[in-house]
Amino acid sequence: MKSRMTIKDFAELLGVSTATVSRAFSGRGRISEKTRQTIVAKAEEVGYRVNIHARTLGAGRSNMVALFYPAFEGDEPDYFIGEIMQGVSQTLNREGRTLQIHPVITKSSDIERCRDYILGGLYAGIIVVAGSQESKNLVKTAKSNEIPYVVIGHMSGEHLNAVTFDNERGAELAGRYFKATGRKFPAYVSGYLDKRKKNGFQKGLEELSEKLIITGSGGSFKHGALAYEQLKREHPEVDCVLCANDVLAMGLLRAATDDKRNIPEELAVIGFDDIRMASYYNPSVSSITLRLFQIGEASVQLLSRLLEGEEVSHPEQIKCDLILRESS
Amino acid sequence: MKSRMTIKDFAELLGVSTATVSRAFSGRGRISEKTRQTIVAKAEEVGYRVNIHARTLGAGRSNMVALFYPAFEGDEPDYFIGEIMQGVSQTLNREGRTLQIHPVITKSSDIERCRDYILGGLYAGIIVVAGSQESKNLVKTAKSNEIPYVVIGHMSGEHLNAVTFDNERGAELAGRYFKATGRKFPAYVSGYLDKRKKNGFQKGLEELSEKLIITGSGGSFKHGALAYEQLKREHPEVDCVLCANDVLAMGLLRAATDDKRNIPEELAVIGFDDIRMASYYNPSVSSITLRLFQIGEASVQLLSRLLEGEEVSHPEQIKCDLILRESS
DNA sequence: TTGTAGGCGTTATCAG
DNA sequence: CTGATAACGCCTACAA
Repeated sequence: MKSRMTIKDFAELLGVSTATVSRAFSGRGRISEKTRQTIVAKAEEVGYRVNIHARTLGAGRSNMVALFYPAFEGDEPDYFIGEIMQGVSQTLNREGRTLQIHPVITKSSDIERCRDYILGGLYAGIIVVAGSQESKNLVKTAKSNEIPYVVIGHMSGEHLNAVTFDNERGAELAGRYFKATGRKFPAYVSGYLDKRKKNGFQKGLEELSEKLIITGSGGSFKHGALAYEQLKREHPEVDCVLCANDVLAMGLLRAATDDKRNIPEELAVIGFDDIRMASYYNPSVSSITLRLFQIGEASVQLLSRLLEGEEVSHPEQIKCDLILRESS
Repeated sequence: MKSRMTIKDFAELLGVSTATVSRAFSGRGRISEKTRQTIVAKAEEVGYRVNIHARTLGAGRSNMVALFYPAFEGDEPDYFIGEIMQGVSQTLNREGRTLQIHPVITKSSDIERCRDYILGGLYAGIIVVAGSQESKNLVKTAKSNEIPYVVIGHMSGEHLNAVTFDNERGAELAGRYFKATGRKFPAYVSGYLDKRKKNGFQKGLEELSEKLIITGSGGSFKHGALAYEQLKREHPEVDCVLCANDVLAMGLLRAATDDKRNIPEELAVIGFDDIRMASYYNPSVSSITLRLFQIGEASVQLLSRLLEGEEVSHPEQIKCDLILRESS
């Protein structure tokens, strides 16, 4: 990188002090509108820019925010995170802050690096998506060092500064719907561990839950197709399925339609998360909407309040709803 | 944030100089393995971490990398970028380099801030996805300030440090395939402006291109469905379609299957990009694969070479291929 | 191998 | 409203 002009050079060039230049850009301290404009204009002309690292060091505060999320193995794109990220990113931009995304792979080397950054003062605050031991550790790190943080999802002990969604109730809606529409033999295809969904589903199914079949061993499209094959083989009577996520539901639907099953007459399927693709799929996938974009948005807003020193007394609950489409 | 221990406090605590502590963490300068281990262990114990901003300022070099990409209006998730980002992210992690992803939306309102960051010395280097005037401006900024950069895609004047894919040839493959399989009435559904695809398609179609219908006004699922309706109304003879991206193809396919059209007998459809969902869709979508993940990977590797001062003499070309699936 | 001390580019305090 | 100047926390010649 070409060595750039510093505040000192620039101030000399203008014949003012560095303090004045600083005021012109920081928006802090008193400065006459006229000199400010002169300075800004001249900066534009000669190409002076404030050095971010020096500014952060001098001011003692950063304006970057990081998003940490658990990444699973495999090359399947993470649609869930992708849509949350969109909400986070757009909201942050609106607020004039800068986002850094950190997928936290489940390797200890990665998490140490994340810690280095968090504790190294890189961020004003962090947003952590719950779901792994690593997420939990990151939050613990933030908390014990009094770094503002927001949790997305459920994490034990994090009841306040969190953006949550009621998975359990969402799944319950699915159960109730299956029961109300006269289904008799329900199944649940789990993704990665999440007891809440299963519990809610059982609650909604009421007495039907006695016959609930539980299967599943992963969260991908392929796992969905496998689940269909297994159900067909071992429990052909199953007539309705709740899947732990939408991609899983698509995989299952795909296998079922290939098998000439009538959807939803013979088999009703509901997914989870309501990613955008759920509405595009063929058949379109009924789903429990988590309003992922809104979750991202809310987490940034919550963090902003924290950053401004506000006390937050209760979590932000995003409402779950059952969106009915062709698959059920 | 709790005010944290500085190198000075920590050095005093250990009874060594700050220089020694610095050496223990930076990996630069000579230091006995024994004292290094002692220092690292003690740091772990008392919770000392290097301040990132101070380090960067002192060392005069950053180790962050930013990924800039053009964002279009609307809340449609960007699958194209999402998959590239995955490649970028995983490669950065794998390299064990302390690099970070920094997705920034490049709308003109945001572009000044991007500039502030780039010129503010925040990054060691940047990766810019081509596709908008803003991307071009960002690259110009980087270039004129000698900041290492890599371009993903085609950008006029950027022939060297770029990771490119041959859109034109990819589209040509689609054209050739349609011709070879006896199609007679081709159509092209464009997304956002990209002449290269259309040109390649025409080349592959040979004499069929005289009858080529061109339509399209956007890149979303909805636009794909609209395109189908329009084609049906105005050019019912069309029997094969190339879409500028996969989501567009899905929208078109969805409208066509709802309309009881036999796919691919009556209408063959090929998409572009080969996002993961293309293989999941029903029917699965034939597509020109750009190997998005690999593009992300390659861009990081190229940037790494640049950062190490290596001269790069030619762009990294990622091969396009036609992946045949059910839709054609 | 380790210590000393000046410098990195801003911000913020305190006078003027 | 503006100017001097001491932090900010770390890196790195240069010395020892």
